[in-house]
Formats: sequence, structure tokens, C-alpha cells
Amino acid sequence: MDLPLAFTYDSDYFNVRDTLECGQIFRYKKLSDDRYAVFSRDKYAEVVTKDKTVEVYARDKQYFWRFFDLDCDYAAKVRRISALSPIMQRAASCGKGIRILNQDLTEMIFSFIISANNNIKRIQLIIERICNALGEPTENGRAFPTVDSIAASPVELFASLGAGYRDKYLVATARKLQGYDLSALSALDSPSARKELLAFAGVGPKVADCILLFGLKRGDVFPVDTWLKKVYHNYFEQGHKDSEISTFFCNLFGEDAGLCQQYLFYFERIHHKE
DNA sequence: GGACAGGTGCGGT
DNA sequence: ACCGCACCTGTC
Repeated sequence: MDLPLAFTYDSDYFNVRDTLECGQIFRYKKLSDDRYAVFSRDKYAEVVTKDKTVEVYARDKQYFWRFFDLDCDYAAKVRRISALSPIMQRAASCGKGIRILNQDLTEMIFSFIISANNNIKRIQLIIERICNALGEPTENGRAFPTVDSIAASPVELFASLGAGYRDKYLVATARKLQGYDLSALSALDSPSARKELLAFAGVGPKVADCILLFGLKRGDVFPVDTWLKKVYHNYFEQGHKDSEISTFFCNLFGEDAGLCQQYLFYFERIHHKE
């Protein structure tokens, strides 16, 4: 590896494995027990954990510093969330190393369209194949494809890459994004941006919330998937319909909703594995 | 073999 | 507005 060491960071509130494996990113690879490769846009980094220090190797230091959200004080967030309730104390303690990544908005839109009714392993495979088929070559693998290249591709290409019935959603959304002003979307408040996103093909409530949280850094949304439904029914009051669970958690957690969702998601999944 | 996997679109009420 | 159902594909 001839990548330069970009920076190091204390591992107390930066657990690389938990951050990458909590469902917010699909373009990463575990290289060994303590080493991960991460792809974003046309950029690449390798991240190594050595005891109390995380080492990030990359050409673009500034990009990955922001990518891993390293200016944010997660210790303060963990303290605040832990004080909410016993279950949140446990969940935050379990997921305190998770950081919400600053990812590319376009990449999040296509990635989470693919994620619908799908599992992580297959999502990763499909995205990797799409990058290899349409992405520009870089020093380390291929970049995420442009909107134009996806829009210009036949639907059958995405079917052949394993996208299944989501194939047409990818092309339809790419065509909609051509001539669409995503910076105007970024300027909207979360409820308005959510409404816009729901008009995209293949984007429903859950995918829209993931795009808001991971692509637009909106902390005030709460994506609800099957795991969070389990969390709701296991640990929180009942009596809400499934379609009301997101609103329930948003009202409960406010600006911290997104991070609470990550903690609870990770908590429930770890619980499930044991 | 059937259910499930980090849901959505559709048609019918 | 609110259900109920079909749906690509891989895996258990």
C-alpha cells in the first residue's frame, strides 16, 4: 500500500467496524481484522485500527476527515442520549463508536433504492457490479457512476447486474435527476425534502429517510425498517401502527433521532446475533 | 420448499 | 387515506 497516512484519530468514539457495518454504507471491504477499505465517489481510503488509535490512509485528507464526521463531538451526543432512558443508555453504550458518515447525496439515492427489500450482502454486490460496469476507473477501483451514465443505460443492464425489479427505478430516477437541482433539495427543511424524495421512483418512506440521514445529514429523521419495528415493539410503548413508528421516534428523540436510530439498529442486530 | 432479507408500487376498498 | 399483495434474488 503506497497510500499516505492522512491522519489519526482517537478510537474511543470512532469504531471503524461498527461505523461501517451499521447499514449506512455499502462500498467497503474488510481487508483483515483491523483493516478496512472504504470507497466514496471516486475516492478511496484504508482505515487501520491499532489499539487506541485509528489510522486513515488516503490521498484526500480533507475529504475523509469530513467523511468520517470527525469534527463532531460524539462524546457529548452519547452523554445526552444515554440520559434519556435505560434502553437508550444501553444502546448508546453499545454503539458509541458509530459515526454518521458524510456521504455523497447522489450515491445515497441510488444505493438506498437498491437497498429496498434487500439484504446488505446483495446490496453491496449489486453496487459493486454497477460501479465496475459504469464507473470511471481510478487508482483504486472504479468510481460511483454519474447520473448521466445511469440514465443512458438500458434497464436490462441493471437487471443483468442483479438489481431485480429495482432496475427500472434506477433508470427512472437517474432520468429525473438529470436537470434536477439537488442543491435546492438540500436547502429545504426535512419534511419538504422528504416529500420531494418520495416522488422518486423506488423511494418510499424508509428509503427517503435513509437518503435524508446519510446523504443530507438530517439528524431529525428516523428510518424504520424491520429491525426498528422489532425495537419499537420490544422496548417501547405499543399501540402505534407501523406507519406511525417513525413519527413516534422523531417526536421522542428530536434532533438526535437519526443517531438514536443507528444505536438502536445496531443494538438490536447485535442482540439478535447472540 | 418456504420464509426472510434494513420496502415499494400498485390496485382495490 | 388505508389496506393487501406481488415482487428479483440469494440464503438459511
